[in-house]
Amino acid sequence: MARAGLTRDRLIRAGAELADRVGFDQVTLSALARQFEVQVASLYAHLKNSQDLKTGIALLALEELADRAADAVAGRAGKDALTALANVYRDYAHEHPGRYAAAQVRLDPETAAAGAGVRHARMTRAILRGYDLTEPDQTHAVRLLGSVFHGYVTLEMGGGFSHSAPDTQETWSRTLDALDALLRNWPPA
Amino acid sequence: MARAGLTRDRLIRAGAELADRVGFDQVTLSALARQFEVQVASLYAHLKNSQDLKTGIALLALEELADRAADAVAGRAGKDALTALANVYRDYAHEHPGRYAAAQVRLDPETAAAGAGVRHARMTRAILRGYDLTEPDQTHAVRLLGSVFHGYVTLEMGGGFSHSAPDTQETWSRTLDALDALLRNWPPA
DNA sequence: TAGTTTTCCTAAAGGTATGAGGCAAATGTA
DNA sequence: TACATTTGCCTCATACCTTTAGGAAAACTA
Repeated sequence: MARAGLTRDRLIRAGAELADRVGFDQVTLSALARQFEVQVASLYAHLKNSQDLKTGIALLALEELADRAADAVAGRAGKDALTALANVYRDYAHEHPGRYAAAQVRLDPETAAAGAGVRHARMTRAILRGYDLTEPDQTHAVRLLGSVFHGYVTLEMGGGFSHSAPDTQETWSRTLDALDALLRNWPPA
Repeated sequence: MARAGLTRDRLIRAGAELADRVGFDQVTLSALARQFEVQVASLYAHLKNSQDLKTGIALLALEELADRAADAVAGRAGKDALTALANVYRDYAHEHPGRYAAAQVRLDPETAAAGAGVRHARMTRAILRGYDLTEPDQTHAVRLLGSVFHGYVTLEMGGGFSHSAPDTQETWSRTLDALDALLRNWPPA
């Protein structure tokens, strides 16, 4: 019997594509096994279990996102950088909804620390260099930006804005204007 | 055989409590049947299927949340109202993590329209009466507020802010200060 | 009290996850 | 090239969750 050439890496990538195609919660070892024309139990040689696959996809997504983000903010500053970073998240979520959903799974602290999560925080902080914020306001602002990016994308994709008089693209750019204005005029404690 | 007194309503409430206790994704018909000491198949007399239970919990959560929100904003205006509404979401999510997770499930349009979703949008809009915004900026602002509330709560509960130098309570109140300032100084298009 | 409806049951089939143990293909060694 | 070892995938077995179909007993209704 010819070998399918399974690899942890190939499985996780295939899982990510599957997630984008059918939704992250539909990603199952069975579906993956079907795709490779292999018995489900065979996957256990490469993956600890179903959870392992899911965190693998999550870490992959975080990595890809961080790579894109690093590209986007390089050589930009101020509102330019803010917009670029924000668009990275939004575009990625639209292009890869399954991966984006995966990136939201709760990871245990060590896994999270080992992953690309810290890179994200660092890049958001880098953007704030173009604005005049000192600690602890900088941290507050990092968290606010993270909340807006994540919250907006989630609601937009979940259909929360669907009954849409002004289209969401318009709201998105006005939101970025607003955030820029806010960061330039951060209220004192 | 004594009857268990099953009801669609009781089942959904029990499901909501179960969700808060063990997590929304662990809510299963089997677990619910065990709790009522009843065969799983018996539940199908009251629930269409597993999905039906989940959307039921989601609608319940949206309803409860809207009730609390309505209470909170009544008789308040401006930043006072903004803070009260924001705290409703955050507190509810902390008190009822399973229900809050349920409230995020994607509902098909008719179900969503029949539910309390519209009340939420209306209340957010009501808050903006205390600020000087006209359409379409008002809609943009509604969406921004929704994004921040939802995004912040999700990230906070998901441990995204865990490595916490300034504690999250501090960030939360500074975030509300910032939003208030932003709404008072909304940048022109 | 007889009939109807409602509520719960048993039985059965199908999908997913996971573990134990086995054969065969690929790779290393003489 | 022959043999040994490792590794990749398989079969078998178990267990849980979901869903459908049909039956019996309780509760309501007339």
